[in-house]
This record gives sequence, C-alpha cells and structure tokens, in this order.
Amino acid sequence: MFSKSCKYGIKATLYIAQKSQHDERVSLKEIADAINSPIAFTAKILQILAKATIINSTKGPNGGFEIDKVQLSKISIHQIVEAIDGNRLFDGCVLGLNSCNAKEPCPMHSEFVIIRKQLSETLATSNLLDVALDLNLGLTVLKR
Amino acid sequence: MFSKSCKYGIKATLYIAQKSQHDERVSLKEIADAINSPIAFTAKILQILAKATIINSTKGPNGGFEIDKVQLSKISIHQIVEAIDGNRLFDGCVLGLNSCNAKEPCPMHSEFVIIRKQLSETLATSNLLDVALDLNLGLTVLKR
DNA sequence: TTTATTTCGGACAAAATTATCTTAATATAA
DNA sequence: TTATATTAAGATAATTTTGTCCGAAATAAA
Repeated sequence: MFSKSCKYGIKATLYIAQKSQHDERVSLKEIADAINSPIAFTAKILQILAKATIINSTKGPNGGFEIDKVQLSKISIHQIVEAIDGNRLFDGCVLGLNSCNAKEPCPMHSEFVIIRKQLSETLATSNLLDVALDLNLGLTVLKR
Repeated sequence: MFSKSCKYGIKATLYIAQKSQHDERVSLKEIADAINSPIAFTAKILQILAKATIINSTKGPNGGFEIDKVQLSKISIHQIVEAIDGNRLFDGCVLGLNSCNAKEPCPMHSEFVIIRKQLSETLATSNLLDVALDLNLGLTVLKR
C-alpha cells in the first residue's frame, strides 16, 4: 500500500506531532529511536516533509523538528502520503495502465472506485492532532 | 497497492481466462503481447500462478496456458494477489509494525479495518468469468 | 570569534524488485 | 526417431528503493 519511505514518514510526523503538542522540538536521533527507523534514511524523508512545509526543521544546537501547534488539526495523513509517494495510489490505474478512466477502464477500475474513495477520504479527514492524542493516551503505538 | 509482478499476474490471468472461455489455449508470447509486459518476466509470474494451480501450463508445440472453463467462476482476484504478493496487503500492519492488532494497534489500525475489509471482500468476491465477459464485450481493456 | 551541535545535500552502497538470457525439459508431429 | 515448438529453471543483469557516509551550512552558546 505505502512505500517503506512513506511508512517512516507517517510515523515520524506523528511522533513530531505528539511532541509538538507539548511544545517539544525533537531531534532526528530521537525520532529514529521512537519509530525504529534507520537514522540517515529518516533524515532524507524528513527533508522531503520539511520542503513540503508539513514539518519545520531547525539547524544547530537544540535544533530539530516540530510542527506549528495550531496547524496540527489541519494536517492530514493524506498530505504526508502525497508528499512522499505522490498520488498514484489515489490516481493511477490499479493495474498500471497508462490511462484508465470510466470511459476506457481496466477490468478492475469500477471495483476500485469505492475502495479508493474510502481510502482517500479516510486519509484526508484524518488529522495529526487526533492521532497524537491517542498516542498520548497510550492507545496506539509507533513501534514494536 | 499491488507490485508490478502482481499487476502483470492479474492481467495475464484475465487474458487467459478470456481465451479459455472459448477453449483457446494461449502462448506466453501472445499473453505478453496482449498485456504489454516483458515476455521473460511474464514467464516467471506464470510459473508462480501455475504452481498455485490457478492456471494450467502445457509444454511443447501448441502448448501454452489455459484455465479449466468450469473453474473460471470459482477463481477470484484475491487468489492471484495472494499467490504473488502474499497476504501482507490484507494482514500486515499498514505502518509496518511487527505486530499490530486491535489490542495494541498502530495509529492507523482502526481507520484501515474498514478499508481492508472492503478491499479483501471486493477481491474475494470477484471472479474470472465475470471479468472475462466484460473483456469480451470490449467494456474493459488490458493494455494501453 | 571559536567551538559544538544539529540539519542539509550530495555521493555512494546495499538490498529488493524487475527484467533478460541461456540451457534444460517436455510434448507434438513429421 | 528426429526435429521443432513450447514452457521450466537457473544464472545473470538492470533498475528502483532503501540505506549509509561525509563534508557543508546554519545556529547557538561559550
């Protein structure tokens, strides 16, 4: 479903979100520890997310990553997926045809209209604040 | 969503299904042509499908691939996906955690319960005969 | 201003996936 | 029986994705 990069990206963003809620800026190392990911590779993904203005990065001592607290409820998982994996999951033909639409569909097209709508909506209506709250309560986890 | 191998596998099986409906056995080359796939790589995928007894293969002159006509309505796309990509799409944690379930869920777990149920059911209730009929009517296509 | 800390960016490396090539095995028909 | 057509299987190669390393840039503090 999601690439490995994207999974790391989502988990990293959620961890940053959780900490940002309490005004804590977190370092690359702390993030990689928290989500059990390779540190240097995680750095690359965080760069992508920073360029997409989903997270903020600060260099230097006490630098690290954070998300504007008031933005938490306005950022969706959909945005993260788009930034890292692009939108072929939402747009592209399930069977990989170059073009595929209602008029000239692949054999799976119609079956996937509903599934993708649900997927897209679920990801679009999710938001970092809600997810961070569950993390705080220990209802969900980011590694294991 | 699906690996490239899996997409080839689905398309190849659907093409074989369509031809098998009319008692036509098809060659590797014909399949690769019909679905616009690399021929040798397609051969590998067909081997997997043959071992999974989803398709039948015959060597020698006039050999090729076919599916028992009476089985067409009993084979689902779900079976093809399982044979090629395994069932991590249906089972595995969306965020890649080693274990993830209702008791100790990842932050996306509950959101994906519905999506995956729908995905799994859609694929499980599909069958080769129905899809082949649409292909026959020209309502759907396998390449472009 | 110098030093320490941290992310950024580019080059490089490893692993996984996708793709090809060659030979073997099998079946058909002449 | 021999030649031919076809898939099977194994080795190899190319590409993409994932992962590492190192120096540069930026920032803060001494």
